[in-house]
Amino acid sequence: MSHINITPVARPTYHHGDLREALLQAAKALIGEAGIENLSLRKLAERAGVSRTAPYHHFSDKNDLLCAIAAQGFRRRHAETVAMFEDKTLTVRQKFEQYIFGYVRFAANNPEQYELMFGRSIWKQKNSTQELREVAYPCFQHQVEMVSSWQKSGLLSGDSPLRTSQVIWGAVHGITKL
Amino acid sequence: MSHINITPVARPTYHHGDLREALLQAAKALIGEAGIENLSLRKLAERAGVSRTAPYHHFSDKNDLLCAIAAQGFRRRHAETVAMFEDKTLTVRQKFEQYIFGYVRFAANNPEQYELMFGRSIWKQKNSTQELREVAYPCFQHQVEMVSSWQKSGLLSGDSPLRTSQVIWGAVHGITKL
DNA sequence: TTGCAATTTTGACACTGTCAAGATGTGTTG
DNA sequence: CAACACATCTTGACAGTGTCAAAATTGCAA
Repeated sequence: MSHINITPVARPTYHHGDLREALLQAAKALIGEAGIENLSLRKLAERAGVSRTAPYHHFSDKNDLLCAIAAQGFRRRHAETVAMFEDKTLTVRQKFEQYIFGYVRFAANNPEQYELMFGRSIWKQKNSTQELREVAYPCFQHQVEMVSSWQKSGLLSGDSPLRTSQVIWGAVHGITKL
Repeated sequence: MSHINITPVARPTYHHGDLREALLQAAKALIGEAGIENLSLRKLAERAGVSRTAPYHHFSDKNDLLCAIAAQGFRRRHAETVAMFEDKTLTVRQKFEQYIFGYVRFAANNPEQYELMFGRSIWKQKNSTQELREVAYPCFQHQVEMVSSWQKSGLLSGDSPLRTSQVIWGAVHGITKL
C-alpha cells in the first residue's frame, strides 16, 4: 500500500476550520485510490494533516464516516434526479432514459461510493446511521413515484410501482456490476 | 463481539487430519454468526482448536480463504443447477421457475456466502484466486446456455442470450437484496 | 482578561494479518 | 526397526488498525 500518496496538507491554524468536510473529501479520494477496504482512519487523518483521533470528534465511528459518505452520494443523486425529473423541456421518454443513463453513469464514475451506498455492509443490521436512513428513504421513494408516473403515462407496464421499481433498479444494478 | 461462541474443538492428534475442510466449515459458521467483516483468522483458528498461523499452511491469505468459500458456493450452486436442468421429469417452464426459485432460496439461506460470491471485494482487481475463476466461469456459462435454450424453446424472448442472461441475473440479484 | 467549550493531540490497549524460525508428528527407505 | 525427509503445527515477533481516556491547545463570550 506504499503507492498511496498521503501528502498531509499543511494547516496554519490549530483549529482546522472545516475538518469534517475535509475528512469526507479526503476519504473519498483515498477510497477512489485504494478501495473501501483499504481505507483506514489513520491514513485518512494523516492525509488531512491531523492526528489519528481527530476524526472521532466529527464522526463517532468508522462506520459513521462511511455512512456519511454514502449519505452524500444519496443527496447528490437525489438532487440530480429531482432536477432532471422536473425539467419541463424533456419528454417523458427522455426523462426515463436520462434516469437510467444517469444511474449507470454515476455508478461507473464513482464505483466505490456506489458500492458503499448499495453494498451490504452499510445497511446490515444496526450499521446504518439515522442520517443515512433519513437521506436514502426520500431517494427511494422518489424513484417509486417516478416509476408510478411513467406507468400512468403508459410508458411502463405493470401495476405495482414498488415491484416494478425494484425490478428496474435490480436490473440496472445487476448490469452495472458487470 | 464477545457474543461469538468460540468453543475450540479438542483435537486428540497433533495433526488435524483435514484442517482445511474444518477451517472452511468453521469459517462459514462464523460468517453466518457475525458477518464477513467480523471474521478474523485468529478467531477462526481458535474455534478450529488450532494455533493462529496454522491456517496459513492451507490458505496463503485471508483473501485466499474467502475465495475458497466463494468457490465452494459456486461449485454447489453449479451442481444443483446442472442436475435440475437435466431432470427429464420437469417441463421447460418448471425448470425456469426452479432456477429462479433456487437462486433466490440460496441467496436467502446463505446471505453471507452469497455476498462473498457476488460482492465486489472478491472480484476486484487481482483479488480473485485462479481456483475461484475456474469454478465460477462454468457456472456463468451454464446459465447463459440455459437462457439460450429457453429462448430457442420460445419461453424467453430476446436474441442475445448473454444480454438476457445479464438482465435476468441482475433483476433477480437486485430483488434478492431487498 | 478570564473562563468555558470546542477542538486537537498524546498515550495506551486489544485486536488484526502475516512472516520467520523452531517444534512435532507421519510416512518412507535402508 | 532406525533414521531421515517432509508435511504439519506452534511460538515469537512486528507493523497496522479502531478506539478510548486524559491532557493540551485554541477560539469565543462574559
